[in-house]
Amino acid sequence: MRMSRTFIPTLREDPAEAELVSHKLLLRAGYIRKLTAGIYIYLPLMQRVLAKISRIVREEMDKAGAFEITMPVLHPAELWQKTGRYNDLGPELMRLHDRHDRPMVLGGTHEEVVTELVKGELRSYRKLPLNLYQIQVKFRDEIRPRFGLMRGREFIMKDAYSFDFDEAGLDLSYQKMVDAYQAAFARCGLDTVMVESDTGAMGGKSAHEFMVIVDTEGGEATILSCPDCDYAANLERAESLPKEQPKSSSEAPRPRSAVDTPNAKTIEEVTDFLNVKANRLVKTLLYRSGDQLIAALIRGDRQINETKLAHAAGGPTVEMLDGPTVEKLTGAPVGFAGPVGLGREVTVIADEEVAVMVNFIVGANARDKHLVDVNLSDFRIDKTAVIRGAEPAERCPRCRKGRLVSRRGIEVGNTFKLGTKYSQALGATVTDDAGNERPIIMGSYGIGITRTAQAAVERFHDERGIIWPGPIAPADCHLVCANSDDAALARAADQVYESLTQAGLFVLYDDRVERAGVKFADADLIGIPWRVTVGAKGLAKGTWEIKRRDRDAAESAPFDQLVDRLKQEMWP
RNA sequence: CGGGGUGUGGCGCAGCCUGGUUAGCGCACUUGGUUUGGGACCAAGAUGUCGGAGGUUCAAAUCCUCUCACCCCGACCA
Repeated sequence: MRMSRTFIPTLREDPAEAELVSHKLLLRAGYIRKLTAGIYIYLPLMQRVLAKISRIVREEMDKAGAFEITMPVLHPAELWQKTGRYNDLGPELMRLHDRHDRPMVLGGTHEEVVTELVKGELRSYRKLPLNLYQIQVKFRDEIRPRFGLMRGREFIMKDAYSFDFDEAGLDLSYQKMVDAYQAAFARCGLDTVMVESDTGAMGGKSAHEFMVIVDTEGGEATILSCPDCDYAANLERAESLPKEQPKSSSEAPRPRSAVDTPNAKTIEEVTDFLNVKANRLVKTLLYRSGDQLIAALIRGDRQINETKLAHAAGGPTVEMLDGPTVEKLTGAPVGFAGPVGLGREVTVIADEEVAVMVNFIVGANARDKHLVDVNLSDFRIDKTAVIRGAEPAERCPRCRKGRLVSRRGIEVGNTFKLGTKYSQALGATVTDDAGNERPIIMGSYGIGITRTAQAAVERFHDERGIIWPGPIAPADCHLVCANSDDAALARAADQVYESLTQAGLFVLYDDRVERAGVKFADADLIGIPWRVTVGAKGLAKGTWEIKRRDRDAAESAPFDQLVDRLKQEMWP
């Protein structure tokens, strides 16, 4: 690939539109260009990176016994109406109409289509298990696209769907995908952490995410993991053992009384005013889940986890009530809500920590008043659950020893045990050995191909540019002719290009008439793991220079040994 | 959708507050020359519906109204 001929528009300055390092670098190094918000063109270098990632993923999927197909991007809306997701997903699902005014959608994922396909063709349990996958463009009309390929509206994803007869089969299929994922990411040169995650809008009962750990702004999600065992979960899902039990649990209950707390609305204001610690308070947070009203009780020093609360409430999501609604419900401005005296129309869900507290402080449901020495007998709790968020340094819920540590990561893959949500809705059943119709048990498994590429850049770069892991780099070697205006040197470089190519390397050859400094700067920016420099001094001495992108030192190799040396370094 | 911000040559920006007649700078680009291992130098040159529409005014990149696009924060999410 001669740089003088191909299309690698590098930029000297950071584009104004980019915030993240990886986004800036992909633009600056000439990998991508934006067409419109959240939609990108992949330029020749990017195309090669994506092809390499896709190839690795494809090989691992094939090895795991999955079969590649290609499904349409445009789907009839009817299919999505049947599973209920046409309504559940909201405007993120891109809706449009064809010329006959028939409602259509752009596929953001393909559970509906693949289930519809299998429904017509799989009649017997004998045909199971089956796993079908594709590498395809997906479209999600994100509320707010950002970070380049990280949260684009159009992106490339590998999505696989497993079909099993029973739970045991699903477990097996799931494990195969997990193994394939770990192999695929490892082959891409990326360390990933597999974390437990929430199933969200996908439905289903169990899910994991594969995260690339980064220490930059690009870490979109926080994960908590245990250094002593293999427990890891994203923040939404993570659980923990509490750091300490509230001391109040050993006290004798006292009768409650009201105190004035003028303008003390926040936990901090109340603790300052009453001169107590936050863990003696109980926060009352008011939510709505569907048409159900919820009061969530949580210790003052804790954070609520809305995902857990939603699970406890039995709804898909919860939404905090706005100020006026809170006022109507409690008779007091926001900041003075409490559980005592709340009506039956409100479901009271208490965190398990609250359920052991004694003589605590709550809002009085009256302006500028709190109640002290409140006890569980003073009000009604409809349900007790873990609804607080786990925090770093708390103990691991699995091994009960390790202290959880917090890290940030980029999600590059996910796996869901879907169960029968889609097969039931679409009537995808097989006949069992007794002749009964049973819904197929499904799993779904995604890898963001474009996102993986950007995650690699976010993970591997320095101040000069990208440092690709070898297996997904757009080329094996970057050949720089230090002075392409020098005919003798240019001829020598052409020969090196020939012999490297002959040896089976894919070479990006900088044969442009540019100054050496420009070429080196572009080489660092583009980030190919190996650089070979053909220069005048070397020509005189009979050596060419070899340099790794991730190291400062360069070394020289005699002409006739160059190819072997490189091959040996690259594939030892 | 709420809050904030930006649209001026391919890219990055200044000019706008305080309207004024040829709209400027750096980079990139073209031509010629010198230079040639870490983003060269000299000379000459090309490139603008100042996001769009309407309005105010003798006069609008600049003021007003509407509109579109993009970016950042939030809700959402792979």
